[in-house]
Amino acid sequence: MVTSITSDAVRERCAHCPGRSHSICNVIDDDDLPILVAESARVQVAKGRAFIEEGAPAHEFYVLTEGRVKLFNLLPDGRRQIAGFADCGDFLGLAAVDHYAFSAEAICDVTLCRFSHSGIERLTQRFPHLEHRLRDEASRELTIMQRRLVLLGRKTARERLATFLIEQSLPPCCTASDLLEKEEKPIKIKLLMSRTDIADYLGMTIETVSRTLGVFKKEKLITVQGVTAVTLLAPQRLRAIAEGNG
Amino acid sequence: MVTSITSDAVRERCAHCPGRSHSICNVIDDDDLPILVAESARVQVAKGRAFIEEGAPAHEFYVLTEGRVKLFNLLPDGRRQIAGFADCGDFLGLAAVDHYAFSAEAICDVTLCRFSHSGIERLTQRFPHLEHRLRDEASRELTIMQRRLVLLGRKTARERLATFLIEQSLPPCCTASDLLEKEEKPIKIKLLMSRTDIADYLGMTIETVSRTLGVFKKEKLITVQGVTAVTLLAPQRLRAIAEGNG
DNA sequence: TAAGTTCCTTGATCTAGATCAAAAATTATA
DNA sequence: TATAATTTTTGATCTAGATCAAGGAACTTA
Repeated sequence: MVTSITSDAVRERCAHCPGRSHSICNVIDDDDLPILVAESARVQVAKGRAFIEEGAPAHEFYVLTEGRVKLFNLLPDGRRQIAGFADCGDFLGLAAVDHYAFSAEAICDVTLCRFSHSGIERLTQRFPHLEHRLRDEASRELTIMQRRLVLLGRKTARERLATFLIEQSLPPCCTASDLLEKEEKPIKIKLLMSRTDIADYLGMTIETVSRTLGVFKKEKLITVQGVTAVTLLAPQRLRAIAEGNG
Repeated sequence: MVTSITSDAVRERCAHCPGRSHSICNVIDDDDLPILVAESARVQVAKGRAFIEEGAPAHEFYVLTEGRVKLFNLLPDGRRQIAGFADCGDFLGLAAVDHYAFSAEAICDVTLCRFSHSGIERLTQRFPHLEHRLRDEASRELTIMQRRLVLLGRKTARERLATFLIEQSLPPCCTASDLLEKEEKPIKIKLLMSRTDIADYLGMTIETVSRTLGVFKKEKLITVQGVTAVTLLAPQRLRAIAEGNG
């Protein structure tokens, strides 16, 4: 019985999907999930593998359901700019007209739901508010981009790294300084990417990243355990630096 | 007779609108324009006036119908990053979640069509493909943003300015290197913004902009008549520099 | 557990582009 | 048309961050 197979797929695919709640799928009722699943394919990508290639014809969208991905652009001589890191639930592929404007590579083993453009077309026909949700997603991304331009165009290394640390300390979806706590209680974060990735994200070199972290340590703004574990000792102070009041 | 008043408004507002053909309005049939007009208000903004304020609650969208606008962000100490220059037909306001992520200021006297979010809501309800058109607009903007990140994060002053000149030499809508002509015939362009604006757009200082133009002159890559008129003597060569093959 | 990789940090030096300063060109005003 | 204000160019100097070059840590793999 086809229906039961489909709902099995849904149970498997969506029921425990950690992205479900804040991905675009959150505008689809549970009852309608089979329709969504029918238009999507689960894809696994191994750590280090690219699955979107800048300049390639854009025929697909992706919802990241497990793992982490970096989005980037390359110059012919290898200079790299990382546009962002995608987390669980993030939607990939909007930055494309006919061709992808970026490449995407798995930072760790990754699971995705792949939707063809035509599939999404059918879905938006059926669920008009999905189209609105996609626009919303794009607006959210544009907002983030806007802040990144300021960071790359006008901020100092110190300000960039402070921005990055604060950004990493915020819960995934709340991109802005929504939850601005006044108190200076330490925040523990885990840096889930290499120094090279951080440097390419912030438009600087690994040496400057390392040195600036060193400065923050000396100023008792942070503490570093090993390489990836960082404790923000004075988040408000860091936030001030990030905004340019250093 | 109400209908006739409305169609008068349309005749006046849309019939000769230079933005009509490539703005979002191009998905609305001429016959339906009165509905569009009913949801919009014509706004005039004087040169130098800001009409969108970063951080202000976002309740409106704008279609630029006449003139030129700069979109920017400020840091508290006055450092400025210009995200882009909007031309006739451009749609403004997508980079906002609840609050605008940018400020917008008229470079010259400007005319806009203002739509409230709720008005657009009603229009997308009535014309579902308008919603798709808005997403498309957002995708286009995201594509541009992606390239800007590379420029600001990884390109040299020389590369930035070459990119800018090439960009300015392309017709308004064709953002990419769509029309890549192989021949090296000179292209005349007019820079419609001040050196300060160019600098803030490219993430550099006016002095570096000026000096780099000087270098290009010496290298016979360009010729400058007065301050605003520039002739690209070797567009292909400039394009190569822009891409990082300088 | 050791040896090889790879990644990160730290130090020394260099340089692209910023800053500071002033002259030249352009635009505005009277 | 002269003069003042503004904008742009050019020059001299400085510096934030890049580059070059070793050491150390931290993972791999055998």
